[in-house]
Amino acid sequence: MTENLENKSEEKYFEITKKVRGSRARTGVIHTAHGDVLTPQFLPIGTKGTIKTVTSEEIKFWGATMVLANTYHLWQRPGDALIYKAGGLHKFMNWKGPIFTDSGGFQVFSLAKMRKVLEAGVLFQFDMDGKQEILSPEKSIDIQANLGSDICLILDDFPGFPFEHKRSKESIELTKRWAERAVAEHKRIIDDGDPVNPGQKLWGIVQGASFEDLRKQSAENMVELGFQGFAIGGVAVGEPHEEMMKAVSYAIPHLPEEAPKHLLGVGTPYDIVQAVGQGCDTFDCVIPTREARHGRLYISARDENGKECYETIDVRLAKYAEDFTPVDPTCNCYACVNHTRAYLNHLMKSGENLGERLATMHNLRFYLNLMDKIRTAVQYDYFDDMLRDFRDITPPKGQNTE
RNA sequence: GGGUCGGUUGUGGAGCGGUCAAACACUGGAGACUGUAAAUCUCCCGGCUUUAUGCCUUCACAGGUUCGAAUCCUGUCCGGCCCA
Repeated sequence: MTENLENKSEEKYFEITKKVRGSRARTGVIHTAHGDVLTPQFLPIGTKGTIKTVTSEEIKFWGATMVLANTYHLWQRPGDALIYKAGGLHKFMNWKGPIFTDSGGFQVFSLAKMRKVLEAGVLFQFDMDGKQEILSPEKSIDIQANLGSDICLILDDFPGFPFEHKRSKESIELTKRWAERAVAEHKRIIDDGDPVNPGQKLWGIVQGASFEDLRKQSAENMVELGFQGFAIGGVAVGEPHEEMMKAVSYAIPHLPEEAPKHLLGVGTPYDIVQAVGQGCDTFDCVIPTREARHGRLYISARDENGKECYETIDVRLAKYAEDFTPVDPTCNCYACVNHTRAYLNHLMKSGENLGERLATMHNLRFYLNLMDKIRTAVQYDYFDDMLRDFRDITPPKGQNTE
């Protein structure tokens, strides 16, 4: 590991390996202390230190290179001190590749009913025992340092949809003040502390909803603080696809081209391809894993012109009970190679865990395959076609796809 | 043969004189899900329709008592258990 770090000390943190003419899409490599990440890349979500239902070995085998874990949840249980004792999150969960940690900022949003945003940080009230705790920008960094992730995020604040300029402006200002504190704390730990992962990098987060002036201001705020990577947040909170793309397009031009950019919480396969076209490099989203557990599977498809697209099926539906074909005949995942839709339908209806496992492995395989296709398309100069044609062609509800 | 407890919507199982198409659970059907309070949540599940504070039909079957019965009484049929 040390050797690698020394060998790479000359390399840039992020290298762009190919750019698409006439678009911001590119391929690249992020060098982390736990290996390289080819971009564009999708990060499976392992909030509590596990990609639900599957093992680290399995997702590695299916092609994942970096996973996302969550500060808030691991702070609660089992506690960052325990994970520190275990030697860091990589060892604790036996994931040898890079780990990206969210700061807990999303919980500021999603747990709105049980928290209060203060200048000092976020006051959370836990329903378990009623105790209250403040997650401050510094505390979030401390926890992430104990986890030893390769990329950690500043604690941020953002409102939900519908977007309001006034509220969004307040959130980028608060996020900026929190960011300054986070940067100081991260520097203190890396310089003077005993971090689990000395190579950990702190990324900033751009907020500002879909307001052009706010995205620009927020991006500039973050750039001033000297981050090596940036996340775009505050999207995928219920807004239409177009609003999301506006938010992204307003932020990207004000961030350094040579910096890696992560789009937080996005998204559908369509969202991802479009966002790559806007210059986003990495993504994370619960869709493939959560929807798999709920029976929705992503499968490749062709549109009326034979262009590559995708659709979704809900294997729990009665119409799949006697469908003895693979989930996706073109997919090489374990589920598709070995099992049928009818079997998955049965497992799901029976509440058997294997159904969720097979579905999860399939959807992750679909997403990771998609990222591979995107990188290939960029490399071989046909990403424009993909950007134009790739979309969800799932038939309207109630119609039979057979 | 005697006694006893029961027979309610696919199943289990509430209700025990009116506010009952009938709780609740399961099963079944459909929908949702975007930095995971999510192996979760929502809706439908006797029939009909203009899907509704709507109409019809209903609580093993047949009678009866009551202004009014799934609820009380009598008989019949069918189950469980106990005694012969």
